[in-house]
Amino acid sequence: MTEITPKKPEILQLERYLPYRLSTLSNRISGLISETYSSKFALSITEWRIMAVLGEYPGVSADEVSIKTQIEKSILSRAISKLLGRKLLEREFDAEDRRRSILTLTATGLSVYDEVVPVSYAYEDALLTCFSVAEREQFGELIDRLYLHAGSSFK
Amino acid sequence: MTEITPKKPEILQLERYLPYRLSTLSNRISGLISETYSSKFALSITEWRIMAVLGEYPGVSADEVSIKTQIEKSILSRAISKLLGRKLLEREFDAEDRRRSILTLTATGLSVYDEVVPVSYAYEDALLTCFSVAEREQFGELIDRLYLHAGSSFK
DNA sequence: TGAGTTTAGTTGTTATTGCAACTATTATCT
DNA sequence: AGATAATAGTTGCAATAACAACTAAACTCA
Repeated sequence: MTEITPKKPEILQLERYLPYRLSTLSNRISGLISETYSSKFALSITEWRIMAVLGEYPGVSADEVSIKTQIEKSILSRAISKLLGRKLLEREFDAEDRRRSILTLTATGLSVYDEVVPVSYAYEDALLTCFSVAEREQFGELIDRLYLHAGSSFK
Repeated sequence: MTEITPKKPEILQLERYLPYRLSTLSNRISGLISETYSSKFALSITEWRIMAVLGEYPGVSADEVSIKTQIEKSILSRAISKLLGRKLLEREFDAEDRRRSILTLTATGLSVYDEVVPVSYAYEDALLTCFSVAEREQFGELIDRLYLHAGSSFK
């Protein structure tokens, strides 16, 4: 056996490949809920995420929303003006730093928010019925760890 | 205590919300590897997925690729013609059913494939170093179960 | 056989994305 | 203070995606 063994080219099994599985899972899950957001509340996922951040952190700037949601700033800018136009959001600019916007939900925005939140949680609960309590916790932990790992050691 | 207690509106914590966390995780993971595909091999994720399917199942039709990859058929059609143009793919049509395409990687396509596969696996391995062997298995299981659950009971 | 249906794939149109360039404002440094 | 850099947000544009309409081929079933 003195011959050189040529490296046998590998085959990739897409359906077993983790990044692919995560992507299709996420698409399926986002796709289902986004239909509800869109048909019941006329909101895109992006728009809802912005409102969600403002529900939790009223008064933050567009930039802070961008950091919290990972939404690219040009997309964010256009989404915000749409929401302003629909009077779901209000905007002032900081007197101390006039570049900085201060975003809040309007009364209308807040009432939409209060309707969407229970729907979102109900959806999450329905999803998680396929896990035990311990599995839910484990899954969440693994997601967080992988997220941090992918963020830190790779870029 | 005979008063009616009005339901206190809930707040949604986006950063703890499972669909959101899955989406940002998936975006981060796909984003990193897609840079490599694009800079090293001039392939988009979509294009690579098509090639991956053809590496595993040579001779399938566009429709079967669409089913396996979840890529919408118009996107697939345009991606395939691009790959045909680059001579990474070859196409015949089934003599029995002339609607049906028969797709295969060309020699060039196969050599690109053989280069990409190890890179993909290396990336997956690097991601998974943050898990123990048992955790990897568990994570995969949970993903699959959630994927099936989200598919079956919701649409 | 032949009208109606289904299937595979393509093309047109519109909306959304992502990047880069741009404006306005504030911060830094000599 | 004044030049330079950095930051927040907007806008332009090219690439991509999503959805529907369309063509061509094959099936169905009376």
